Amino acid sequence: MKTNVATTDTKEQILNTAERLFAENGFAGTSLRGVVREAKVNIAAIHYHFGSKEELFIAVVQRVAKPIIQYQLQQLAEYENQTSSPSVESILEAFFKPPLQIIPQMGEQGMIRAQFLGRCRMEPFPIQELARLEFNPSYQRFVDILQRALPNQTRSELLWKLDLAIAVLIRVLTQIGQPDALIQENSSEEVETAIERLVNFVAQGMKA
Amino acid sequence: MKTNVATTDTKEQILNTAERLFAENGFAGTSLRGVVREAKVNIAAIHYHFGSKEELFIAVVQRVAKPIIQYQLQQLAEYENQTSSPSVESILEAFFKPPLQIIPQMGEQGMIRAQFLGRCRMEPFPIQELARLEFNPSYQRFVDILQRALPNQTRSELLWKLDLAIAVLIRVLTQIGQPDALIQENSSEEVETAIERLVNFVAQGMKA
DNA sequence: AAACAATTAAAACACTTGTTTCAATGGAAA
DNA sequence: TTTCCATTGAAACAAGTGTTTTAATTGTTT
Repeated sequence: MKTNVATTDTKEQILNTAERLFAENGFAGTSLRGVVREAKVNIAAIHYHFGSKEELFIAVVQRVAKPIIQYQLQQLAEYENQTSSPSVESILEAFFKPPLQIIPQMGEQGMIRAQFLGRCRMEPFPIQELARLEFNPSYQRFVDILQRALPNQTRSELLWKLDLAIAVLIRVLTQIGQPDALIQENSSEEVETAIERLVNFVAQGMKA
Repeated sequence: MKTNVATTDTKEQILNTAERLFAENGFAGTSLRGVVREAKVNIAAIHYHFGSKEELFIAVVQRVAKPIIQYQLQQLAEYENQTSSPSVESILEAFFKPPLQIIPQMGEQGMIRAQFLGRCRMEPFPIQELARLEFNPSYQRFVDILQRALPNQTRSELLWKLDLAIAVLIRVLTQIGQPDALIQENSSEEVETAIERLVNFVAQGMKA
């Protein structure tokens, strides 16, 4: 067997470039030849390592989702051990923190990841569904916790409210750096204050 | 000159089909050959009447935006004549009503229009920019009115808050009919109550 | 009826798309 | 050193892309 140094190099080059181009141009607007050109790999490498364009997209989604969901579930685990229900604000903070804090931690690549996260939700079917499946388990857990914090609201009420909360989060992510955006600069400090403002903005409507 | 009955027939057939396919598959995911196939017109008709794929998209955007903006500005005109500033709730209602009320008024085509409105905002650059330019004038006016209603908030604060309010509106539009969505059925009654809930949800965060 | 101009139809153009094929390459195992 | 196999490179495939061209068609006007 060949040493897999080159292998992971090629795979990661493809994943990095694909994440960026998918983020910028969407699934349909991204061509595999564009990916291999900028990743400096052969076109056959994509099908060898991933199988197809769609499977490449799934691989990118999974790589992006993994650390976020892991972080989210870890936050939740702390709450679920407590007998008293946490506040709506702290639940939302646990939900927003992971995707937002990852951005400044990744430096330059962070902006691309933020764009990609937003792009996932905006893809036409059936592409969008691939991402939804990945994030759904974590999503369901948060609905349950919210139900405990807001027992006088119906579940369907909570469902569309959390869905709108995610829409807000996604918008904040995709607008990073744009003029008049909530997050102007990709720094830890600004993201911290943004989380605070975001939680405050959404929590009001959540409780109403 | 040929009688323009057939002409407007062809143009409208193209616009209707393009609106639907753009809504379903996005700009990059929609092919002109798919449009002419379903519209039952010749491929040359698109370039004859519109010039290019991008100009066809712009034509659809303008047709969609026109009645919404007209309705929005009409709502605003009533407020601007008053000396006292209207409440945040009524401003948001004036903003949300036009795009939402159009949906049930259009019947079956309404769902498609809702999808298209959302798709516009989600398109990769530079396509998304074409839609933004169309809606921007109305948007600016609403920021001004909001500034009068909330004088103790900075303008940049209002800018990202209204931007997030639009993100919420867009999500509601694209989710119509989906399970757990705010609007389940495309009826005037349900849209009315949805507007109420939506205004309530956003107004809280807006004032906070 | 003839000339005109707007519209449509069919074909071609040049290029890109995702995918497959198959031979060349090069490090690991025998 | 030779065998082996994962990986890569280059080429080809069949289908689809937006756009242009040219001729036919159509109703209106002279």
